[in-house]
Amino acid sequence: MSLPHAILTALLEKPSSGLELTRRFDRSIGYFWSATHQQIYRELGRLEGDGLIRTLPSEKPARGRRKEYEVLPAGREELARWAAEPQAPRTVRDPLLLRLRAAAVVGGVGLEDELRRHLELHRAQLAEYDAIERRDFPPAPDRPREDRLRHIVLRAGIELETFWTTWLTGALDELAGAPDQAGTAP
Amino acid sequence: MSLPHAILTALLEKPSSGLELTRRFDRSIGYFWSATHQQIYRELGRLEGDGLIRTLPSEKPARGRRKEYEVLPAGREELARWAAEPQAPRTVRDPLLLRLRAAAVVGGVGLEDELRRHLELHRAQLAEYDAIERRDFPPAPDRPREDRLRHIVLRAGIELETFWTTWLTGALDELAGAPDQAGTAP
DNA sequence: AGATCCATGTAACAGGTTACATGATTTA
DNA sequence: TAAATCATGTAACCTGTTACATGGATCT
Repeated sequence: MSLPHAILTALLEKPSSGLELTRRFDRSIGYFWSATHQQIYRELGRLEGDGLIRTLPSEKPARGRRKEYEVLPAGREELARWAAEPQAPRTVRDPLLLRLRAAAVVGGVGLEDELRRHLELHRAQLAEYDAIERRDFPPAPDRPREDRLRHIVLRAGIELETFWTTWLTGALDELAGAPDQAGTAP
Repeated sequence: MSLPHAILTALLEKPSSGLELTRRFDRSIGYFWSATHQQIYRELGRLEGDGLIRTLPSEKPARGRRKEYEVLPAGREELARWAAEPQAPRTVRDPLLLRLRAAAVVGGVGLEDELRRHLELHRAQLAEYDAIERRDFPPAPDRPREDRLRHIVLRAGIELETFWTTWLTGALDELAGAPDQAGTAP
């Protein structure tokens, strides 16, 4: 149950229309919680129905007409409640790891190419995060707590991408010495 | 679409009943692809219907009776096809990161305790992985490719848990110098 | 008037979660 | 024989994905 809270966070940072939210979920927020416009519109409807957000009264609402939302006090309270609530860490569920394990059983042809492709993608993402860090968080003493929190989240992204690049590099090295023999399993 | 392939991999490693699979999804395979018994039984039914697996002919199948499954040639082919197929890297979707970002907006009370709790959980998981590595992959030259692949997957688990522990430690350090001021945002 | 965006939706489906139901086997 | 445990399932619901539909504004 995180999408509604992701939307509340985004709307508190800045009141927005559905399409603007969708764009923001392709960038900053989307770096750790992605969502499509269909999900977002569905959830905006629910949040409004639950009295956690409302549309800014501007023009008459109609199908093709822009609607801007803002968070109501009840929405802010719900977000604070959720953020403080104890939750279990997310269990890992990664198809790439599963595919490596499958390759150990059925023999992986073309697997190394796929690992190289992922390595390039993760390198590119890491470069993007590094640029954001240089731009938004230059070295400075005594930052306000909000900025520290945002920086900590960005650091998670940077360190995660660093993990992937070093791990993939190591995996390719390790496999370089072992020729593929497809279908050796019983 | 990974659960069926996780099950095919597990069944190729060792033919099993639904409950045995469930137990294995709480350990080894579950470390990177978790699933409940309800999901597993539903998927076993589909895989059998699609002719990718079959029940070992032993006793008459009935409601409370154990059924053991094995993979058919078509299932092995499907798994090999899927494992070789190019796929996009999994996008990050982590509630903890979202909660930190929310805390930057609504002020996080009790957040540090939650970070400490997660740190302990990740430390414990890391210790477990380290023990498995010592037991199953002691230093040795020239391992077969299958073993290398399995070791690479375990390394991913180890390095991921290492990332979480170092990142959480750093986050707690960083926050130690910034007192909480709930509700400072507009 | 038609093409092209901008913007908000609908519908159908697949996958994951939670709660509950039921039969078979072992053990106190 | 009752309880506990092993084992397989059903049902309802929620989230996420994919494909498609529709209205409004702008530009040529």
